Amino acid sequence: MSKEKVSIVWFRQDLRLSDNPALIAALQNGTILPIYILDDENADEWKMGAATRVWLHHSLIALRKSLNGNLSLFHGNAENVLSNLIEAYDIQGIYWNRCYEPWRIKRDSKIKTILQDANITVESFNASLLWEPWTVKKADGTPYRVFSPFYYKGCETAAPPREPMPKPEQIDAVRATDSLNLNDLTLLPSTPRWDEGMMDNWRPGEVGAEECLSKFLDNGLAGYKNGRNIPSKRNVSRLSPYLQTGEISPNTVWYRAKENGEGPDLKHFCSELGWREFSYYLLYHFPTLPEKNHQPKFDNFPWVKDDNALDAWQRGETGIPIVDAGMRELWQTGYMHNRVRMIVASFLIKNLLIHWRKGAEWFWDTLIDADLANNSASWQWVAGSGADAAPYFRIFNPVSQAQKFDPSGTYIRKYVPEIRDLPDKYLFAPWEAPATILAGANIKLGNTYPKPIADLKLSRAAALEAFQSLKQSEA
DNA sequence: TTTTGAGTTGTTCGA
DNA sequence: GTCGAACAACTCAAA
Repeated sequence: MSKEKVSIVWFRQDLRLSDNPALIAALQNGTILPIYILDDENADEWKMGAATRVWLHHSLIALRKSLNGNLSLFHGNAENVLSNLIEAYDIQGIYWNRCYEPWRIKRDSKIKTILQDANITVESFNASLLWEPWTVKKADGTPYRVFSPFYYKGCETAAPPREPMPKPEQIDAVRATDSLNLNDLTLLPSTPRWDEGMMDNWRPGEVGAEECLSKFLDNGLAGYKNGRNIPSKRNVSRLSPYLQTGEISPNTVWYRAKENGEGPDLKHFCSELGWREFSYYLLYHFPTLPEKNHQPKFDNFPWVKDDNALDAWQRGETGIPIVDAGMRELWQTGYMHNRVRMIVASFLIKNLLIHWRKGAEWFWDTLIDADLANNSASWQWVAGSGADAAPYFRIFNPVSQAQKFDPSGTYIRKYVPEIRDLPDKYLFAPWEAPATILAGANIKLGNTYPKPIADLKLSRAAALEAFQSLKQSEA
């Protein structure tokens, strides 16, 4: 019996049928064998986090459904999985869209070489970036280190992004007989089932991504520039988990936004997509970004090791309401509003003086939109160790940030209900409230709600001093 | 070639 | 109460 002729479409971070160049290329050969491989063997220390796995579980259900059940699942070393499939089928070609994490680039390059040496057609495509990192360079040929020239000169004025491709009208697909069942991938937690309820406000998958985009274009984009800073408003797109899994392409988002928006709101939103590009660009050109300080002088920074403080930060028990609200939103929903991400990160790094990697690792495990490029670049940006980084003296005051961006306390009261009866005047800094006010709101500081674990004024001064020491150690 | 000015997201202090 | 200055050092590109 002759082997069945198929082309493999290897889905990775492109879990969609629309605007999928690898899928379209494979379909030109006829029948396809769509596969997903959970490859924890090649992944380095940044193997997929727990919350992202939950999202992926639901994404794979959606993708499988859109392929009429014809999605084959595997767990293990991708190299071995592919070589087994090559044994079992008459392979017309293997097609995938590129990934950019260092370990995936390394793995994919190796696999590509092996396949080509075996005379198997293998093609890769760009499906998750508006501009390929290696195409954007300064005049002298070296990579940009500052966002504005990167985006406005290197990207925006250089070449328009590829326009989205349509969803294929017909897909002739088969499923491998040795495919695992979804539950075999054990992407969901066992006990406790902390994922239950987490997905209530999300609909993973391509259809959910489209819904999310439409909702944003209809309700969020107008007023985005200012509204995006207010965590109780819904001006942010909330597309990050969909972009991370590739359930929607940045190209689709880019062009749909251009069709539906205008002025400063549109410009600002597109530049946020530009920041995502910049993160990937940095990770590509500086692959140690997740581990090492982009600016080596930070290697001498006097970080503090304080597991109790780190633990309080993770649990949302720091006694600083806006910080606790953000950390609890993260824990409960797997998501945190961008403005609040900056506030909690600044607090960890600049008030507690805890290494940015501790924060990056926690976000990696708990965010449903965990993305190595965005996570690494953004944490280093807040720390000041990154490219185009925040000036060292830009230390957020979590009280004034909350007053400015959550003025009515809606967000804080939602996630820190034990202090919700405090009047606005004291909501942002309960430790300053008179005893009678605290009693009236049924709060016992240090009991029903923690006393602040850091003195904001003193810790700010300590941080400035620590940064000062960098300058001296340099000399 | 050298100079110059600007650079995602801030805060504090003193006039 | 408002406002400007100060808080590094470095990157980038236009002048």
